[in-house]
Amino acid sequence: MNIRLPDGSTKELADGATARDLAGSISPRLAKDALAVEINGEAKDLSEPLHDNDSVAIITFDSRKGKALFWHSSSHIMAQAVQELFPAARVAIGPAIETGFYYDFDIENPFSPDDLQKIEKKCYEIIRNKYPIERISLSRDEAIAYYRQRNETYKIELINELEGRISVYRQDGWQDVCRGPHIPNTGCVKAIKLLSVAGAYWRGDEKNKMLQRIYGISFPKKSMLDEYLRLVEEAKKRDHRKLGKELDLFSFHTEGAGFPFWHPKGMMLYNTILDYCRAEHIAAGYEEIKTPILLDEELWRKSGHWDKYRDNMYFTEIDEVMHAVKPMNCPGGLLVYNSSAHSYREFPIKICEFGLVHRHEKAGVLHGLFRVRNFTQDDAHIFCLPEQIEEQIGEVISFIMKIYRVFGFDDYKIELSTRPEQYIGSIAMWDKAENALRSVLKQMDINYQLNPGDGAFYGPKIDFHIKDCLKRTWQCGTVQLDFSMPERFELEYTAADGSKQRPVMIHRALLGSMERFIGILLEHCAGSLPLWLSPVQTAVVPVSDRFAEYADSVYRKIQSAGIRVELDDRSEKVGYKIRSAEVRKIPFMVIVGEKEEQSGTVAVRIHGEGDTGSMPLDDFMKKIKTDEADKK
RNA sequence: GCCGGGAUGGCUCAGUGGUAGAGCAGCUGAUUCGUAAUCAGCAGGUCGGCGGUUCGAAUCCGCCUCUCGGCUCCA
Repeated sequence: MNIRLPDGSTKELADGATARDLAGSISPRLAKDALAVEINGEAKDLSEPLHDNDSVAIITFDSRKGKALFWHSSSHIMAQAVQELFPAARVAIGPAIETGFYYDFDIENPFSPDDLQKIEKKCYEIIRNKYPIERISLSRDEAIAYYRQRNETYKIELINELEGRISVYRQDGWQDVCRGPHIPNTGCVKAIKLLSVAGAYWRGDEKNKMLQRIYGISFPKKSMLDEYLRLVEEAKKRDHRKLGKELDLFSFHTEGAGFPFWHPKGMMLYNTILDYCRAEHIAAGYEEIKTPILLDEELWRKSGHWDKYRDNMYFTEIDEVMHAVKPMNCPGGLLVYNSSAHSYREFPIKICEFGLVHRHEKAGVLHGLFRVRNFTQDDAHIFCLPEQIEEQIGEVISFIMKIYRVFGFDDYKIELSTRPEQYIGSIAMWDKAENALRSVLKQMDINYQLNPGDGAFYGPKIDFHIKDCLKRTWQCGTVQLDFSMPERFELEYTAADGSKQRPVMIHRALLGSMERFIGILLEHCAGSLPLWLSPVQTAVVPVSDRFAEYADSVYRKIQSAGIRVELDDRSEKVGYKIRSAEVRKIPFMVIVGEKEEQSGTVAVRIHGEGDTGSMPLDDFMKKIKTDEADKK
């Protein structure tokens, strides 16, 4: 028979040959690396017999599919190990995830780190024995009987949702319900590491029982595990919480969980970003406002926030009237709009506010600057005519992309979120709004992912998600269309014919939360901020105390040029002071000694690069000012 | 909020029932040095908080706070 390969060639094989035979006939290497196959687009086991004219692709660990099935098989190995060591543990589900796998168990006592080690050891035993992994097809009754006998209630629940015959995969007498395919034997896994234990609700539902989840990772080569663990270490070094402490940018305190304290250097960074954003907004035709943090609860009832989000809001009483701490800026912005009469000639009205909002996040979800209880949004509200919607949204999308580029973020994804279950306004309004957003994205030729039901309660939205170094994505920019707030707050304008009409409102943020954005930025650049954002841009380092006077004059000149500079006049060796500036990730150092003093120059050292030679002080300052203006 | 780990000087961490430790940072002195750590000395902690067990608790137990990893949530 003839088999078609992905490169377009064909391979002749004897009748009855399996996918494994095909891999072997191509190369011994492939025979070794093959994990499964794709036959006519369908993933199958290597033992699958082939038929004449089949299109076949061998799946190895190198592909996404290969990794997924490899990790899924690894989760089976781990589950077997767990059940051998803890026979009372019942198995739930154990899928592959983006990197690695997990398996959920229902067990009386949660696993300890010691247990994890024991389980890992058992995994290696299973791996060493190279047990073949076989697919077995059972009738539903057989499958249910098997699991009933073992009291595996979660499996029975899963089987009850499946149709037709049930396939199970068996290794060394242990089996699990699974569609497959799986690796041919447990020996394909050469390295496995169990990473952590965590509680997880059955089927992800808070109302269900909490199970014990073990996360793990595995590879077909030991060296790949070492490399993975090295990367994890690298990522830990980039953790913005660690960097925030090391660079003395911000801190958190018991006295206010989730409320960041900004230190002088952090504030410098914060304000540099804020100043830049403010200038860009003004240049883009926005006007800035500031609205109060505490407002009458009545306002929040009117806006609909109280109904939906009161559990996440803070309240306080003022003169016997309940007030809420603002969780969003829009109601304040609406009051400003309504403080005067508007004409259609004014549109679009673009009002921005760097608004400090407070949200009561649940205790367990706080996470450095990524998830805090108070933060500043680079918020804005655009009031416009219905026919200006698409143009305005397009403008905002371009604005967001421009700003991200300046901060060095090229990796982000865009999502369109539509009407959620809890919503305000009419379905007709929602349809209109969703169509407007779709149309803009199409016009701008933007790839996006659709998130049905994920919109804000007052309107659909387009979100920008930035990817950080741990490959987590964080929602930053957002553009939300809103026909509801204008209705609720009875916004009006006078149309050309003198009639009163209702404007459309667009809510939008570019960076989203300043705090979260700074966290992402820190991880992105591993703490080595570009010159224009660095809290300290230059350190002046005299070679010894003998040059203290010259160093001081250099320091003063640089400082009066408006460059953020520090003088390290400690009686230490140059090497010590250089190291000290390097670990603080200061982008430029100027080293001054006898030569420099005599020639009025400075020796310039660049962070991470080293000595770059001497130049006149004026040239150095000019370079810094140019780089800063270029946002380098 | 739920499950599990953790909390010891400014930072990183050692210390399993018997008088609180190290390195770094800080301070003092010496050194005056050419591109990632000079030497010596000093000072600094109610061992997260409260309660309990014990002759005796950083250590064992309970509750609380914060924190870490997840789950759920994230307008």
